[in-house]
Amino acid sequence: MNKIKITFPDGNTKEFEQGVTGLQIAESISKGLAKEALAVEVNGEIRDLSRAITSDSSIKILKWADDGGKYAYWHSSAHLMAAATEELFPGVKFGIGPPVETGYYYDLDLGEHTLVAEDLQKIEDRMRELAAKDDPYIREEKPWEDAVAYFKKKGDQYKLELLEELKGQTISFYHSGKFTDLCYGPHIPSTGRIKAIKLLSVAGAYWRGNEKNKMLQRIYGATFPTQKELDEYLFRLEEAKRRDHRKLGQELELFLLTPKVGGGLPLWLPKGTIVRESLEGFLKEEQRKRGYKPVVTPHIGNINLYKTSGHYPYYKDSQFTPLKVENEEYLLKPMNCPHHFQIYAAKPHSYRDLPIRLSEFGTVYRYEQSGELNGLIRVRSFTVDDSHMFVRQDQLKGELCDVIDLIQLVFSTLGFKDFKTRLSFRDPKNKEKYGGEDQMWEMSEKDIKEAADLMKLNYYIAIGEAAFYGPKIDFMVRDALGRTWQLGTVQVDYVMPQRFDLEYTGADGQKHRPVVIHRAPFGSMERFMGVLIEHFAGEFPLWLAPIQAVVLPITDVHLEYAKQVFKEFEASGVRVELDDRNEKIGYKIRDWETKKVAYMLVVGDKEKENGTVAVRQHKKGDLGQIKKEAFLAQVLNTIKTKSLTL
RNA sequence: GCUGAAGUAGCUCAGCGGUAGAGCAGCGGUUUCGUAAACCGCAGGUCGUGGGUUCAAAUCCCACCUUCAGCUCCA
Repeated sequence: MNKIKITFPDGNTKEFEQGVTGLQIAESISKGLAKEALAVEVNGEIRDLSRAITSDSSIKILKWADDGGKYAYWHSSAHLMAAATEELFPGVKFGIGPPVETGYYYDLDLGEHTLVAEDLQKIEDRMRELAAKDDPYIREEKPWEDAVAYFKKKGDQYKLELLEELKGQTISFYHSGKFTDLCYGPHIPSTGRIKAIKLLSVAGAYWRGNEKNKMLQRIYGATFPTQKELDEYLFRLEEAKRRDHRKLGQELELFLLTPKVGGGLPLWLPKGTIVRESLEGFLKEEQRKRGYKPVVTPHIGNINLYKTSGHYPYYKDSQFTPLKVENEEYLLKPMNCPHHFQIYAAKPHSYRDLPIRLSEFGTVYRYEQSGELNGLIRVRSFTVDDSHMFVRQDQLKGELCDVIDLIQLVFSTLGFKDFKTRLSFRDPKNKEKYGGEDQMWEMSEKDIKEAADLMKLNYYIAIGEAAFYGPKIDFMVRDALGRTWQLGTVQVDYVMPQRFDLEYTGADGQKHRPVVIHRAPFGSMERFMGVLIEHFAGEFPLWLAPIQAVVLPITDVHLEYAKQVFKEFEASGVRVELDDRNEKIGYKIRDWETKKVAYMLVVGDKEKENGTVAVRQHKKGDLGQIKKEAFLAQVLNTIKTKSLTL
């Protein structure tokens, strides 16, 4: 028997018989490891522990703690769920059933039957029974024709459709108990590893993600090796709901969404407006320092603007119906750029004037499908912290870097660390979706990539995510429920300057075309606020907090001193309130604590006598007496420095 | 837009064929109090909208609207 060399993650190597399995290797290391092992990574590919390794390889035994281990675990869980479903609903047809970030799903065609909560419970119970049997997951390879014959007999058109794309290849199947599925794998050793099971939800999902196809029923599930981990996961889900910006927005009176105004048309309440305007003020000041020129433009514009820009033909479906006025048609503006281009085009420009950076918090209107609306995160009316920068080709990269720097400043000021940077390029296979010449695209994608490298962005490239007029750098963040959203964006545009015939006169006396950078650090004030509320769980840093401090007199006797403290803070620009209600101090504290107010200044006899305030900090409690002037100075400093901590 | 679930007082929710309920919030009074809920009282609802079944509908049926989850879409 030949020997092969196995290299472990720590660099150590060891010889094994050719055909050794991952499980045997794990067993040779320790019993504990073999018991915990779920799959094995062989030269970067995740495989079943039971598959033979036939040549020299680098391997890593995957446990629950490894992403690859979870992947296999949830993949196998999807099979377990399918197995349980097939026993309860004979004749069910299966779409796809992959693992996802936390858990797995399977798409099912149950014919006329619609799954209800009781069905999920039954499936879940059956999954537990099947898991208890501890059936091994067994891989089997078949010729393509045999695979087709199998599913023809079973009458599963979905699997047959999938097989069409694998024509001529050897097809792998996995068996567990009585259940058999077409599957690449890999899988964990046996169903018994799946200990804690919870089916979360059922929802519709189009077959192959195409809305023209039949809608299947998708069951989402979670499984874990221990009940404790499942409980923790479910607890985290509940916690996330507490952070939900829609809930906090209502509780903290930040904004209002009412069908009386319309879906996706948020109303900003006084407290929410303070937060929003604080963000705007911050960015306006940074932009002023960087040579941006503020402009203001109307909310509608002649439709010809958008025909020129190309928005109208490309995005007709996501715009509100045009308004007819005196034989002209107007559009609620879906973007600010055409307006800004008119400002640029209104007078001739010299190469010396460039770059010109026009900026506006411009509100735009987009028709989003009703099912897409989501709190502040997906709306029909939103304000873009927009800027259009008209630059010479030789200035482009430098400007891109400056913009990235500004976005990084915005994100770091707010403590956003968990974001991803995406370079959104066009899909060369789908050119009709985009405007402009190939050469422009190649140039701008190169510029974007070089700027991203220069600024040391940790990015990934997404093909097909570009705007129709150019590639983008998008800054992606997650909401409380783990969904990813695009916030800030930087876009390079060679297309629209051409469409609008924008020019400047160069040093050579000739006309030249500027390049436009579209950029928005927040992206949309609405979406950003939504994410921000969840990011801080409603506990804003002091500079953003709608109420920064509240003065709480113990009794009426202390009201006069309380007023004095209140007025001193107010005069210094602190957003302070005075709670002169006839209530016990405990009641007031509870009340303001639930409103997540940072500082409560309790004043009674002692404070009045000493010229102090008894500071109570949100979630932390009594900090004791502090001289009122000293505390005011501290508060002002915390605000001024935009500190993330109190 | 599609599939499913849900809409009862400002908020959280109970009631699920027999004249609309609670707690909190609000208002009036009593209480003047030291770090997360004092006490008494008052007021508040075309039970999402419209239609139907029934002697009788918040409750059963149908349609629509809105919200939520997922899908699709997202300049």
